Amino acid sequence: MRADAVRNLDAVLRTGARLLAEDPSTSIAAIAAEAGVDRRTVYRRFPTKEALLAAIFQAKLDSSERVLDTARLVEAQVAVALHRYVEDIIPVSREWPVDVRRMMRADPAANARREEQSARLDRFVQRAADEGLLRADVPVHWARAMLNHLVDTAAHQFPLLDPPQAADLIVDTLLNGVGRR
Amino acid sequence: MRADAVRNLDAVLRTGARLLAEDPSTSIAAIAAEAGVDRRTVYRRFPTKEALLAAIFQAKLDSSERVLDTARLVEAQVAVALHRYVEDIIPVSREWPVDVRRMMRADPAANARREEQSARLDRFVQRAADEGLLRADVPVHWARAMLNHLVDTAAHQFPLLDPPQAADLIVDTLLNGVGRR
DNA sequence: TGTTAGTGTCACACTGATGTGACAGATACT
DNA sequence: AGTATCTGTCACATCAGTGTGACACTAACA
Repeated sequence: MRADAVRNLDAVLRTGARLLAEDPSTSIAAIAAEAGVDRRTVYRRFPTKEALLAAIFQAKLDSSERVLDTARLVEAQVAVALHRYVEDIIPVSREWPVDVRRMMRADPAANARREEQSARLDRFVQRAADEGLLRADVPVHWARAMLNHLVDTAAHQFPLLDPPQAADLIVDTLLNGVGRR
Repeated sequence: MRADAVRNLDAVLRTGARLLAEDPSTSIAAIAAEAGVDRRTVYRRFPTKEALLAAIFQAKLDSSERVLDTARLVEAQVAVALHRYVEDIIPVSREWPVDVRRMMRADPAANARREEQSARLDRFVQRAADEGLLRADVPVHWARAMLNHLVDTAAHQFPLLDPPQAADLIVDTLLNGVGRR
């Protein structure tokens, strides 16, 4: 593949992720225009809109899978893995702001992959509970959901927070809350 | 207005909120069909799709405004007001699952109203911080975002949790986190 | 029971988005 | 510089959703 083609492809995917996150009904024409590319160029690479969406989802899934691997959720010490995961997943969430739950209906194949990644995190949080990092009187799924949302919040509502700061804040408030003790 | 008309109108608004929450690009025809009503009936009540969306947003805003009033965020004791607000806002979030941020682009008027309600909560959380309920080393906006997301999580990802239970869990984990101390 | 308000349905015009064909022109790589 | 690759553009067919008109029909309310 030629170098400019790679550039364009990349621009289309990222621009698509951004615009579709703002408005899921964004047209291909709008994405192409924003990416500085003709509409026809997008259609050459992706036969249908579904295919474009699928490619965007795959790109996000590729990034987050790398993060899950690097964090060593199974082998590493729980606190360390947690901090590392959070710190690394924030840039991914920022680069690919597209809503993951949306792919559920749009692309069953990608959704299966997403669920598998989600299950890895489930197991990690379960392990954190087993090893006594988490309170026993709170559902594990609740802690899991909280982790997800704290990451999303830091990534998108606090764009000025750099990943290490964000990770500190997230882990701290996840474990200790925001109340004065 | 005739009684059956009221029923139909109500069904359209609720069905619309539900379907649009799942898929923001749901057509009027789909909403009408799901509500057991002809497409033409919807158009008689709402001249345009925008108008239907606006009505749905207004319905949600009406409900949540009542909750904000009842919670007495300014006068009541902070802990009491917090618990009451959370307990009452959960059913509202469940009945009107439509995404509030989406109305930002769709309906500027409704958005202004939403921001005003949001500001009331901002002030309440600020007051909670001032009165020492919240840690001083965490941004107030962070606590605010956390509150929002915990409510959403309890409302939609834990549909079996009844409002009082949910309120206990939310307030507890908001203030104390999910970590063993 | 009669009147009125409200609904369902066939039909139609219009708009915007999707997807395709063909071809000339530009750009990257050797 | 030459070649294969990639892109922009005019044009077109298609489809789904929006919004409207007219008319017969049904259900609520007095």
